[in-house]
Amino acid sequence: MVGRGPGGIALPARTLIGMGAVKTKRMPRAVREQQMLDAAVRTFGQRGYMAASMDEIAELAGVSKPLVYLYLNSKEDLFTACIRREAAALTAAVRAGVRRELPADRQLWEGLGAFFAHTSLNPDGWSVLHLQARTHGEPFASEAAAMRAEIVAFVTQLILAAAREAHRDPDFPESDVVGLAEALVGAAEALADWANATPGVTARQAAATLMNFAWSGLGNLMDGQPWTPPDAAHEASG
Amino acid sequence: MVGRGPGGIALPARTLIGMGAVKTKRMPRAVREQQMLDAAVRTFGQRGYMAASMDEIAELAGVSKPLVYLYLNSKEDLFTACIRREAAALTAAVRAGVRRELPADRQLWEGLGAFFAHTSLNPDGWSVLHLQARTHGEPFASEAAAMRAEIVAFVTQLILAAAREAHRDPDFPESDVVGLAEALVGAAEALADWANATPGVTARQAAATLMNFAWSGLGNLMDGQPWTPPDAAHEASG
Amino acid sequence: MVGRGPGGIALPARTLIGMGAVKTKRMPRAVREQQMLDAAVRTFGQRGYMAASMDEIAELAGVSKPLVYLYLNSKEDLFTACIRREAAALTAAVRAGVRRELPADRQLWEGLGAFFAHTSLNPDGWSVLHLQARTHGEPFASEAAAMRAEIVAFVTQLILAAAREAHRDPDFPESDVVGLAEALVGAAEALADWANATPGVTARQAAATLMNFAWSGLGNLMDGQPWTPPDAAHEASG
Amino acid sequence: MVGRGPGGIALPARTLIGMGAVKTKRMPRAVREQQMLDAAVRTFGQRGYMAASMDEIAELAGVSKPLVYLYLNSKEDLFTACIRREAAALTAAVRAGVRRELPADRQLWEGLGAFFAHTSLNPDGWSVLHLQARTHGEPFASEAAAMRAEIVAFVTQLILAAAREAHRDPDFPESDVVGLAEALVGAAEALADWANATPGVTARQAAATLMNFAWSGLGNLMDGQPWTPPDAAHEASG
DNA sequence: TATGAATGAGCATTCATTCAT
DNA sequence: CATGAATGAATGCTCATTCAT
Repeated sequence: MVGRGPGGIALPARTLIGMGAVKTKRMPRAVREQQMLDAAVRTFGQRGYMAASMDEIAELAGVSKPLVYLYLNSKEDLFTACIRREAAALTAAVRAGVRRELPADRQLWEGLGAFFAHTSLNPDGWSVLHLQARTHGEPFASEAAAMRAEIVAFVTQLILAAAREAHRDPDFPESDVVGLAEALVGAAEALADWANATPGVTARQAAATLMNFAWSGLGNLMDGQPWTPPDAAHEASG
Repeated sequence: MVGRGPGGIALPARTLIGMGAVKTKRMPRAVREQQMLDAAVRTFGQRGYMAASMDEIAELAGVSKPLVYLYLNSKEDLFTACIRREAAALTAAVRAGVRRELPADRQLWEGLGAFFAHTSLNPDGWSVLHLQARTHGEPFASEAAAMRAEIVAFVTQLILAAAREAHRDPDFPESDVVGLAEALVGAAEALADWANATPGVTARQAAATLMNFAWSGLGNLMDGQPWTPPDAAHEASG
Repeated sequence: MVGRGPGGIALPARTLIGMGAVKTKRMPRAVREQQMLDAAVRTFGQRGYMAASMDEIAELAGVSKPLVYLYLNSKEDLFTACIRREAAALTAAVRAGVRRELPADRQLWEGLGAFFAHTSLNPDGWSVLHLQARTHGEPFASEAAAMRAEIVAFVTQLILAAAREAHRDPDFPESDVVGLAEALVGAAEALADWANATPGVTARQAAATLMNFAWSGLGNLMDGQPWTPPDAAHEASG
Repeated sequence: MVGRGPGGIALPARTLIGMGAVKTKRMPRAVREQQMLDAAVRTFGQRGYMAASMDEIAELAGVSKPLVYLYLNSKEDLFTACIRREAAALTAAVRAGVRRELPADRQLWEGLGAFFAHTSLNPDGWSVLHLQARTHGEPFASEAAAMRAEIVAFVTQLILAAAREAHRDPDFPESDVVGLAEALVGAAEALADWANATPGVTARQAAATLMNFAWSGLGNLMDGQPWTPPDAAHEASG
């Protein structure tokens, strides 16, 4: 047992999903580095940090191992670089998906949509961030925790904004709001895994499910008052 | 970087938290096996599956390495046994904490309390189930997924029961209910990590936060209608 | 270029002088350790510390590489163990050759004889001590320096004893005596290399040459008053 | 453990004592070669032949690695060139310090002074000649041996000259004289290391110690008849 | 003349696993 | 029941050396 897909799909021992870079010689350093990071994210994401070998990463990147070391320094540094790149990509995707001038619930809806879309299109990157980085100790865990903290902070602000928009000061302390944000983010992470592993569940559906859950609460759902996603057609025109 | 605590805390290279078994000779097989599993859970939980060495596990268990192989067969089998034992312990703890005759929301409240209490008292087991098993591919991921599926199913039933109690058929399909349960379980997992990592947050507080989030929803919270945990005094007497 | 004999004799790339241990299975640890040290001294002595590979040492010792690591820990530790063993062997040989009840010059004569005999019979050990340990930095150099300091101290005492025996306090400070001892030891080291590299020069001749040089001085030699080695026949009877 | 000073002083991993060449473009080949040899001697002397990397040498020389290969061909050739240059420098320094018209003991005195002065001013070169070249096999050992043989031959001639000056044919064969010369040179080498490692011992003191040892012999020293260094003032004027 | 880009080959080290007793 | 002795197979990393420009 060694190889594994993002959600735990067993792989034939030495085959990674996705095609390797075509062997092209003499590229400028910056280009080669990106190729290496691509290969590394795919390998770390599918095999796991420890099971991934520098040999395999180099081969997938279409370069020799010494070049990987020359540019990325060590397995640890390479993994850290992967985490940072994927974290930046994910937060950028979420940020790009959110229009800050909208009401809080709409911002959350858009952010969730962008989040589920991104994780579904980048399963290896998501595995690196959500599974590998958290599982293999320092300094990786902190790196991933930093990104997560950023997202939690964003969600915390959103909740507070929603309270303001409802013309109420929430009568619970801000530290409780952080707990709510943690719960929301955790639910989103779980739904991302669920949506990716369940055929027929789209990013949009996952986002809707979570908005219902978070905004209305199960109790209200029971009372027949689900939260309603805004109409996409209106959105595009407005 | 190698050693790691549950949440990624770096450890001095060869020291595990918790004391090793006292070296006693000639124990019945069942006892020896439990000692080995204790040692293995601690080691896998703190160092990670791959970084844990059979040498260290054997030493911590106070037996020789061949004996570990004699009883548990291989590293893979040993890890699988750990996952199964910890999964059984966790579900048993939750089950034991829930009185099935209560209304659904009360059952959820009790189950969450038991869950947070158990994870907080068994950080290594929780690390094995929540981090290690999911990160290191098949057959481990399926093993952990099975336990999780059980919990999700339980929560799903709880949600449906709540609907029945409210004398309503929810007007959304059951597959959506699974999504809600996934979200709730994911939120619980995240809050378990958060509570364990945040001094001053108790299992009870985490459970209350999540009940508010899940039952009332953020929208209702904003409207000043938080879900209220039942009074513990009444509970004991009633 | 890689292989080399004690004094720099080129070797066919993968052949060490001396036969390898016959492959015998299941030896007690202490025995295997000595075999490993034998192999290591031969390999380090002939190829040099850095050019020696753990693979070659293991093969020459007739064991697998992991066993070498299990017993000796690392290349550095293995080399240190070699230095210590050879240093102990050399000083023991010199001590065993000296009768402390004799006059100082006789003690020096005997010590030199033992020294030259030992280095000539243990060229690899001598190479380890005199060349390899001094050339490859800390902590090896200190290890070899400690042994050398012991010998220098012994010679220093001999010189002071000679002065006392001549009923004179030397009119130069003790620090000067250390310089003389350093010079004498350096001369002995050079003569050991010279005798080993020059066919027809025996340990006894080397010792005689050095006694003449050290005890009479070139000036006296010019005046026809060499120091005379004691008659070996007398020595044995007396 | 990798970096090391001449006598085995450990160095912080990538810092060589002495400043690197300023990066200037388009130098004539001869100049560039000398810069490279300077860098190489420093690196080989401080890190050792094997631990020295061509990368570090090139960087210290302020040129690219291919240029080093273009000019010096290979690591082996580069090291050989270093040995030759340093050997030539050392013998030249000794020759320049000796006035051949003086009596033999005065020539020896002057030669030793020049030798100790040179080694003390060129610790890296001395390390290359005395430690590195002898320790790393052929063809380096022969290269260093050739220089040493030259010096031994010079000292041999000096001893024979002293005999002639004393109007005596020494009644021992010339091969014995070579042994005496070997001893003297070995003593000088040891004293060079000792003087460089011992604060407060000057080249002049080392030379005096060795002249006493060699010319008078310990026996005569005991009898209170040391060899006396000529008065420095006279020397300068005469 | 000079260099950025690239690699084949090797090395120290570790680990899961198995005999022989 | 229990273990001391032993290893095949990898893996991270480095280095001397060479193209292509």
